[in-house]
Amino acid sequence: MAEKEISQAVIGRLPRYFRYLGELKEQGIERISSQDLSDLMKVTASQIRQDFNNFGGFGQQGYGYNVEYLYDEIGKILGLGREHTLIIIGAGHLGQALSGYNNFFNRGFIFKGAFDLNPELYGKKIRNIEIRPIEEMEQFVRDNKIEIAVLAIPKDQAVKMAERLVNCGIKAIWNFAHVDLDVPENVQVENVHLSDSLMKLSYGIDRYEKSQVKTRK
Amino acid sequence: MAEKEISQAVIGRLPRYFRYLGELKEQGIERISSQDLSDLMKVTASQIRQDFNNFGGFGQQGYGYNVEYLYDEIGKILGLGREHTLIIIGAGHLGQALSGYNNFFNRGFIFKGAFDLNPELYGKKIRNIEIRPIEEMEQFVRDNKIEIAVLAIPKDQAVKMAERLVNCGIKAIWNFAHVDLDVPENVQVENVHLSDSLMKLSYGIDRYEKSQVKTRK
DNA sequence: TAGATTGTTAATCGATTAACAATC
DNA sequence: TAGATTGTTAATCGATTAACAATC
Repeated sequence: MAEKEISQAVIGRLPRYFRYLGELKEQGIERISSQDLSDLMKVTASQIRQDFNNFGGFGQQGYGYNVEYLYDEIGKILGLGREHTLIIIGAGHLGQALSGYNNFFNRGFIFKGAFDLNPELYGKKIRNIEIRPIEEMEQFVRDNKIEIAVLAIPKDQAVKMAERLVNCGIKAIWNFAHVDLDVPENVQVENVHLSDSLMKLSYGIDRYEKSQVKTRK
Repeated sequence: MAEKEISQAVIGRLPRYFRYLGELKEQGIERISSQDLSDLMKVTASQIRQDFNNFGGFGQQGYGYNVEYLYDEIGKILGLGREHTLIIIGAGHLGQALSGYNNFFNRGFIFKGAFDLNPELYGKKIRNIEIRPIEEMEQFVRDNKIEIAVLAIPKDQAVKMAERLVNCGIKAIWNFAHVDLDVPENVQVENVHLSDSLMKLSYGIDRYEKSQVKTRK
């Protein structure tokens, strides 16, 4: 059975659908048509229907989509149907900020451990989890069947750390270091390159200003 | 003169080019061909040449591209040719983590002020900048000609805060709150929806596992 | 049943890749 | 000059949008 590969474009839109559906659900709205969702989200109704139909028919002709059902289904597609264990590597401000993101940890991402290279932090706690020396990381990952490592350390250490994580069997790395990690295909990586995003912002500022200058002429 | 609009796809790739060129420059490499850069970055040489040629001819036939020149030019395109003033709204861990990102502040993003809603934080300092009450924000933005606001507050306050920022003349919002902001087109917004990124990661884990189960049969 | 709205096929649009003439 | 490599045009591929038959 040739499993149709879902494009990155589609997958990238799923979390946003999920967010809007969650809000509709909270507002007690039971059903929604692709047209109404289109108005709300500012994407075409056609795209919405195409996207959902990658995963099977979630709607009903003449009725639309049941909000709660669709929400749950997209959640399952996104892997939110079960718990994921997680450790944080790097207990600085960023690591601490991430560990505190209730959004995540209400959604089945279970914060199990924190590691740092700085001995001064050992024994301190973030979110009631003790910060451990990085030397204990491998054993911890294996003992606790950790799936995800949040990599919140400087880039010069990140490549080596990613290698260690891969070697002890991590399944996924959420990478905040500003390097591209080279990992085998059985390990998932999501990069959050914050400075890339800031550069796009400054590009936007400049481009807008230039367009204004031109218009004023 | 019909200014050709550069596609988001191209702009999205510029920061990555910029990063690789910066590294090449640090290594003292003077020139590089699109083919060599292609091997390094795992994108096609054709795409590299097309991307650069959106902005004019940066290369030379038979020679390739001068690393330092190309680096500088892409930097200018990204708006890094001048300084950008910036304030942080929300002095929690995330705000503090961002304020400490040397990467940014070496690149012309000048951290001018920090604001919070929690009175307990007033007067405390992050990165040698005093945390101020949010009521002073509008005046501060005007007085200091602030361009960018980093929005690191919970989503239920973010929409209202974005409105206030727009009203006092901010040029850009770097949004870490988990909502889509609706702002006029003269204000730039870059969203960093961290949980979207985490969901894509869990999607990847699940999809990989399912593919393995199938293969094993 | 009639109206609404999906699921899906076909048409369009845009982005990526390939090819090669221009030129350093 | 010959070789290398860009800049750019043309071909291909994939993603988005439009249209409409199926069906609730």
